[in-house]
Amino acid sequence: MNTILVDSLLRKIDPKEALSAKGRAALAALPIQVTQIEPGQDIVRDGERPTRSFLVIEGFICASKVIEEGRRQITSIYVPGDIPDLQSMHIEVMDITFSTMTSSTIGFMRHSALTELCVAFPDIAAALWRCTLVDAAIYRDWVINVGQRQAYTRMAHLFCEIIVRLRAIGRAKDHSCDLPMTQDELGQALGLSTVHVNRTVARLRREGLISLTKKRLKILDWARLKDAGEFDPTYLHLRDEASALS
Amino acid sequence: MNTILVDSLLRKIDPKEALSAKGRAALAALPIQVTQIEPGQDIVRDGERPTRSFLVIEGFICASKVIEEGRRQITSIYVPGDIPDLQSMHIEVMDITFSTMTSSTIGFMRHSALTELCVAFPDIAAALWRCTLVDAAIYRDWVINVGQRQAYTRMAHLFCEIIVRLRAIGRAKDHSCDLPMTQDELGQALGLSTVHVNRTVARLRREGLISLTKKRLKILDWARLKDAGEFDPTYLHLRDEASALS
DNA sequence: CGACTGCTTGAATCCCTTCAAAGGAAGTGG
DNA sequence: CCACTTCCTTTGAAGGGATTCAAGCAGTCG
Repeated sequence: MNTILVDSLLRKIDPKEALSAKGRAALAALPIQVTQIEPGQDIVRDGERPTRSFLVIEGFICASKVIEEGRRQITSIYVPGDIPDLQSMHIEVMDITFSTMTSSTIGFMRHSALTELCVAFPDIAAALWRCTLVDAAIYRDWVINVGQRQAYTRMAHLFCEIIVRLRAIGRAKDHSCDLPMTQDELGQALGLSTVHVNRTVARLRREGLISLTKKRLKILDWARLKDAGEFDPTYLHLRDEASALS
Repeated sequence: MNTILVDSLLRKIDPKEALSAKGRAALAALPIQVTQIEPGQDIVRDGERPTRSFLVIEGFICASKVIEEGRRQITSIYVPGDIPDLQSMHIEVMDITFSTMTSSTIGFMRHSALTELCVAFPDIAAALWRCTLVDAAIYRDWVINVGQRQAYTRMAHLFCEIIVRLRAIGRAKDHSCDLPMTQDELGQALGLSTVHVNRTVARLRREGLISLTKKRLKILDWARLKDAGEFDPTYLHLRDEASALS
């Protein structure tokens, strides 16, 4: 049951620094409280002081923050295998809210248990640390995306990131994947108005780069999309290039 | 000599989880290769695979990435006491470039030495990990800043962050601090054109919120600047509120 | 004192937002 | 099974914040 944690960590770290057998066993034995959460619910809120972190077992999660009256920025998206708020292990107060975008299965892990694991197994600590560093790299990339690129490029870039990350966890086939976001949410992630999201999606469709219907994203021309989005997957720090699209 | 590392770590972590005496001694004994670097030089470049991380002893450092032909986004700024590329301990390839903004004193630390420290002293590992998590929180905030706010608010927010962070390390007096960035660089950090940076600085000056001359930032009306920048310092996760401005 | 770099200002243009409204898809209840 | 609601998508039009182009100005350095 618990192998998803082991698997997702292994998938994320380099083979050469793979976990020891003992560490792997300890990880698998970690108590996880599995919960089903409805779409659109907050898992942990800005300002709270959680005593647990959570693993995404199923579903799409986003981190966001509300700015004065209504405006909201989504700072990142998490998919199965991710541990979005590992930061709360070491940072007391949440500065962001994690919410479900779809019906999700979440596994809560007590900080105390995680800390014990990290003390006993430095390689587990390193693996978890690495996860948070990759998250940080993704944040940085979002700063660049939102700060420098125009709507068309920006959106293409986001779509590239999503398909590559989903492919890395085996959730994309035939260049298509789930994308359970409304255009409003896309706008919140991209720093664009809903109206402009609509027009930009329309343009990507019209130019034959993607199709996007019923929360399903299909890449019709990967080479051109990658080009349009100025996408270089380095920042995702994926373990193997096998997950890279051709 | 080496106490700056100990001091800056202690300043950044909670007193309650303060380092053990042994850990502190080990930290102080860590070999650091101190180097002086000219302004505008790259310290580590996008694509490289460094074997050392570095501590900022003196000067201003920025992380940035160049997008197609000329356009550049600065994703964050680092000041004395920061360890900007701790990420390279666990992530092989750099996805960003670190450069000096001023003449700087940098202390290089070998990854191998740092890793040994982390294995031997889990509390040091935790402290360093925490540093990277705070960095990530700052990145997130920049996503929000660049994604949601308009130029005026965005710039006010950045100035708030800078003065608070500098105050936290004792480098701001009388509500004023160094700000060794050209308007061009401010634009690269804020995702704005130089021209618009100029107009926006002018407006902040005109309205009596700040003065900015000769690379020196002075806050003339903290309450209004904070307000204008929608600034809430939570995300900086500073240890004590003593460093907060009144 | 030129050359350079950074700051300032004006004017035209454009990308994107806001406002407004209509069309579609999905679910609920009578 | 069809009205009815609700949420999401789509399209039009007007306005604004920011960019780009361009040029003048100021401080600095060899």
